[in-house]
Amino acid sequence: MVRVGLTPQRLARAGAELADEVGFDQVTVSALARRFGVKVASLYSHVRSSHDLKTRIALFALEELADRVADAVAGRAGKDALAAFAAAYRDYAREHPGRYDAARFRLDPETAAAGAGVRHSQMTRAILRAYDIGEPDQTHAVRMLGGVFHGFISLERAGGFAHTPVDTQESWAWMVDSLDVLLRNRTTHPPSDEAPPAPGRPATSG
Amino acid sequence: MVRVGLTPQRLARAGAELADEVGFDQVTVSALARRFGVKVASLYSHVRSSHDLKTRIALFALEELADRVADAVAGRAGKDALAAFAAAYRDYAREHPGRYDAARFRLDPETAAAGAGVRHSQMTRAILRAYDIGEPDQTHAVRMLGGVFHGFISLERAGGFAHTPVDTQESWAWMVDSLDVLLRNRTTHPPSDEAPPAPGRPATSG
DNA sequence: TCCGTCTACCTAAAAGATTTAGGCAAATCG
DNA sequence: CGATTTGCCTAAATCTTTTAGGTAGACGGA
Repeated sequence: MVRVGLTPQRLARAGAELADEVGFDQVTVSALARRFGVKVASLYSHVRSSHDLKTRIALFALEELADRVADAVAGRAGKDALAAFAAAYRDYAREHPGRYDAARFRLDPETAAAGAGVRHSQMTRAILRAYDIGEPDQTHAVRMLGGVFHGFISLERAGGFAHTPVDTQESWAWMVDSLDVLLRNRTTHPPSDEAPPAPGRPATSG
Repeated sequence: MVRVGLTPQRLARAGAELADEVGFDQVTVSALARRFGVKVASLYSHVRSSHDLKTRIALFALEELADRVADAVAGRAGKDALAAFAAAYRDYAREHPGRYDAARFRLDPETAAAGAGVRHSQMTRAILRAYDIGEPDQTHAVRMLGGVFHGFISLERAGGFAHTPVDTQESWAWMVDSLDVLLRNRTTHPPSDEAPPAPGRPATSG
């Protein structure tokens, strides 16, 4: 009876690796026990349930992703930061598809609030600092950026773009460009020498 | 032995209702059999597997959603159509959360291609017609719109916006406004009397 | 109306996942 | 070195998935 040294943290990390290999929805307590060479019941000393295990994997992935994004945007600002921010998300999804799915696991609100979700929105706000967007527009922009990157990646991975010959990377770059322009046009105090608001800017917000 | 009259179609529809009630990931062949008052094995005469059942529910939801969107945008153009298009997606997700999740079920490429996914991208292209955007920008825009609406809805439902007091509906309206401006600035042949391209438009695409 | 065929639903059963209860041995700490 | 804690165990109940094969009701043809 050799002790393997299971902990909730190790289970979450191993679960993340398993998710990358076989898909997040194929991650089960049984499969994880097999991977550690222990009996299924042993894992229930460390996680409360299958749902608890998935939650831990999700939190692990969110944390890891936040670290990556933080690294990517460090020392950058403006469009440069926006592009690095976007690339960090997309690269993570490509390198770790299972973990990315895990990061999208539906968490109950208080669990989500306690996790790295807050870091993600703070980093998004940091990106927006260069664009000088006041509230409540800043919050709107945070939500849009979160949505647009996640949504694009999600649809891309679901094969939703496969039927058209246009390169996905080009679409991504086009989108980042467009968002940069959009955000510059939402600036609360536009600089006089560059990027004044577009004439078409609606008057509904701000 | 009363015959209930099971068909793959009825199972898909009932599965969709079940998904709305208990969540798409709680939809199982067993649960659906209970709902019909028949034995589990009976359902396997109509669907090949649990995965097959979920695929059918997904296709059903995609079709229904496409119908709704088509209805919503009929007779509209420009920003009016864009807003109606966006609202149709969001309303569907609010009214039928389980079906909306089903519509995001990962389908293998050929199944997706045979389903209503094509209608969705065609309708998106129809929205863009008013903005007069040429290829490949049109494809980029289709992908961005698909991504942004899906992503926003997905994050909203995951509770990702709950920690900020700003009204989600306002953010949604702000986003639709912004996208309208963005698309007008991407016009290939700008009209002379309104909405010229923003000065900040990058030269990378087109 | 009776018969043959089809098929919708059945019973039975195997295999795997989830979860709980209780036990033994290894690690740890005085 | 002994007591306690803890990590992994066996055992067992419940549930889901899936297959194999059976029965009875529906339906068309004579």
